[in-house]
Amino acid sequence: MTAPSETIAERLYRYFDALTRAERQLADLILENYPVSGLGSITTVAENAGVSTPTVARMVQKLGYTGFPEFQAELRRELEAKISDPIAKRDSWAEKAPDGHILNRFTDAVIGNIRQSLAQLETETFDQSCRLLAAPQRAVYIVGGRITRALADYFFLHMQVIRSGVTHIQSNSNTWPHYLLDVREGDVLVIFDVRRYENSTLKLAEMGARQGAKIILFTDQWRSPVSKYADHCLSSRIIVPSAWDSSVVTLLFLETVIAAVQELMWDETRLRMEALEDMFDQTRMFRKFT
Amino acid sequence: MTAPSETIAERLYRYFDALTRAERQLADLILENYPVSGLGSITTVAENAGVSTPTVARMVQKLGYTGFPEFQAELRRELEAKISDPIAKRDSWAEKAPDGHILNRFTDAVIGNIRQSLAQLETETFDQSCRLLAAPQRAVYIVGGRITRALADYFFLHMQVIRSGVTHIQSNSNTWPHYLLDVREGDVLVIFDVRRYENSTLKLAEMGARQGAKIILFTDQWRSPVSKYADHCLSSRIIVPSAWDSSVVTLLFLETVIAAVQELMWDETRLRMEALEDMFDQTRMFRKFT
DNA sequence: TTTTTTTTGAAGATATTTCTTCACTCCACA
DNA sequence: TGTGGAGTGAAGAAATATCTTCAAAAAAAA
Repeated sequence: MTAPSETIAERLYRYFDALTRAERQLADLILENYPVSGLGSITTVAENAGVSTPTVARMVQKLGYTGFPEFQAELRRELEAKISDPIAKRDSWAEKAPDGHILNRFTDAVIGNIRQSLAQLETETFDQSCRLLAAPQRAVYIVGGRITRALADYFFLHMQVIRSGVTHIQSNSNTWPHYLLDVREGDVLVIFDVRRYENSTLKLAEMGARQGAKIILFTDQWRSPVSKYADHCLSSRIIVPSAWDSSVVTLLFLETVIAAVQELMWDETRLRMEALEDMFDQTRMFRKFT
Repeated sequence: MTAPSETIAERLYRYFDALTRAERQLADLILENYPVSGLGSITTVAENAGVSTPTVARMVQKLGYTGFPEFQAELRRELEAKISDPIAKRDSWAEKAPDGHILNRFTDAVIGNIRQSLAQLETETFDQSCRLLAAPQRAVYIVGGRITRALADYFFLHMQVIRSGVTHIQSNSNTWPHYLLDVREGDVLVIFDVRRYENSTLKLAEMGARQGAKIILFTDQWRSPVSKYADHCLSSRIIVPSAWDSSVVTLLFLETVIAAVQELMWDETRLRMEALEDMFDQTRMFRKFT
């Protein structure tokens, strides 16, 4: 009848490639809050996923069930097993990996980093940084270091779409002075500097500060020396079980800033965003409405 | 309408004395494997409890619901709350920020993404990817897309230190064919492709596969079409309350891969890292302490 | 571009579930 | 041993859910 060893979630992933766009959208919903979101009536499930009931019926048949009721019965059986399992363990992230696996250890550390970094962050620091970045009359300069250049680049890519007047000062460039010529009082300098802190970055911060630039610094928990020039400093914990430091929390901050600035600038950004929407439309992954 | 603070279980206990014999029998069943046993059709529930359907209908009305469907909907809501991850449901991450602040909403979403992405990841996929990347005789080629180029760059920066034979194929380059000339059977092609998926990336994957390259794909939950050529596919959830998608989970995977490969290759890597430290010392590029 | 194939949801047909009615059973009490 | 009220479930009515069909829309191919 049904393979007892394979969960519906696994089956969904296995068949994912064979599913159509609407069906993937549905599969996504079911997996998102698994398995509860699959428990309503076929109508409810379809509505929540934004697809039609025939799509639901078709998909469960593709998955090998004779119909929606059978599919749902299987879902309930799974749920029952999951609920009644005394060792319902949430202590490991990758459930399929052994306990001491690097995936679990690493993720543990990252979650801890996120929690601690956020607990320390002052909301005002964050909000004010966003406001600075959302001021259209202020030019924005972004600069990273050896490793952080990837983060700087990521930030630049997004800000460039959101607003005008954004410049990425390439880290290896010896043309810094040229860029700095253009920096005016009140412009915003976004600096990335984590250990090991770079001398050239410090110099740049100093010069920028002297020109009257507002400095927003993304750094680690020990804070780069740049912080003495910085108006706002967002520091992230970066320790993980690795020979390298983690940039996950910094990226999280970065993305949150992007989301917030986007929202603040919505009026000015709308046209730019509509162009972006068009681009998303081209993915044809999602229907435009509902 | 329904008291949100009281669970159905509590309500059952509270009304228990007012219930008749058949109704108690039913209540017992529902409480026995709560709340899953209440999720079938009214007929199923009645049968399992050994009572008739009218008994079920009468009891839920005694409990204050307009009918069985409403009762069941409430049961599902409870279940949802119970199932969803307690860690993800932390009240607030940035404790100093108000509840609905973007910092908290964003972080909630990211934690959820991490949890779900890891739950779905097969350990074998991860381990085998790491082993491929840690094989010194295999050259490694890394390629990103419009947004993911920053991630590709980040990965490249680290892998370059860890081992030799690593190449970053710049995404905007029209020299792809040149790089592909060098790709030999068994080499590793690391591809980043999240929505919107890029045609050029797909082409590259196809060509690489034809040359016999092993393909490791970092993609999103919907999986880039590249996945049909990929030997290993690491997919991350990327949805956040933002006009943009999140790369946090992908970065987490990336860093974990880096940590694992580093460990696997430690013998070869140690010398490289020491040499690198020496070079940095000589250039005085970094501040020596703190 | 145009043509062909695939995918999709509206609408209706069918099946199932849910609810209501009502006759029967059970039990307390006279 | 009767009597009445509460409890119960069989059976059918009403409401929903599920499935199927088919034409339009979208994607892929030519």
